[in-house]
Amino acid sequence: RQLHHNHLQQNHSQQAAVPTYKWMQVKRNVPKPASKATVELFQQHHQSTSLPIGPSAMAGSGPLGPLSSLGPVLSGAAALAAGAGRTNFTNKQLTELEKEFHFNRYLTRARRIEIASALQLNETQVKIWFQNRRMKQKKRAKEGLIPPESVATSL
Amino acid sequence: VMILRSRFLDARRKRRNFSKQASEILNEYFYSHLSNPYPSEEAKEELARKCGITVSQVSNWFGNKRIRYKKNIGKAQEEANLYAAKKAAAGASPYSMGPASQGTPTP
DNA sequence: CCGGCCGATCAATCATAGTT
DNA sequence: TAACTATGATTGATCGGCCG
Repeated sequence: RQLHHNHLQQNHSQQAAVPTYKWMQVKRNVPKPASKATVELFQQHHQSTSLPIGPSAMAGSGPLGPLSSLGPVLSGAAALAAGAGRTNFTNKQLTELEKEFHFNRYLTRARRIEIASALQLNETQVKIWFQNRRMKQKKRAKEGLIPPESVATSL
Repeated sequence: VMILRSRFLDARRKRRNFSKQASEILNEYFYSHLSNPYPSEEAKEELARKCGITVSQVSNWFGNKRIRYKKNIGKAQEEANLYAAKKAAAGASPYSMGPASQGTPTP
């Protein structure tokens, strides 16, 4: 990989009309489509069917509660390190993440670790998920006109 | 991952292609700024207004356009480029100017 | 100096609309 | 009507900048 700062700086193509600017050559690191075999193996190995994740312990009073399965802090990390480009989150994972997000839009380091372990994901993946989720909400708020995401939903 | 993905992960259903006119405006901007097809937030807002779509849609359009343009290079792109270039040159092109565009990357 | 967040973007993919 | 292609949207992850 290499650095890249866009703006005009093209190639020398005799073709009069298609210069090939820098932005056209930007390549990101998204190696493999993910080695599913590996992922699946990891998955089923620790697929503790029921996620013992309690929506955290209410506003940080009773920090960490149920979380049990703690070992694999890197099943996802392993997959990612192995060159897994885009991880395919399972609905279970998405559901739990969504649940947690509804609870807290931001994660504490501790909570992040809990979630990551419980869902067999990377701490980074969880972090990024929340980041993207926040951006998504913001975007929907701007357009869809559904800004605050009424937490209580007292309709 | 197989059959379970259409619960809340798909709001993209029922999309509508943009009007011919909107596509024309977007393409004109894109090709007249081929050196740097990254419209500013303000430009996106204006394009959105002219095209009758949202800013997000404008962003999506440029995102897709850039990626798909790269996926070819030397295909219909050349043709499309010429088409747009000629059109822009022909006149009535409010996007003739730009921050750092101009098809004259003189080194 | 380091890690998290933001804003924008990338890149792959999904699902549908439009063509053939 | 089926097969194929064009295209808008979604999303996990990256890039560069900013901040504590």
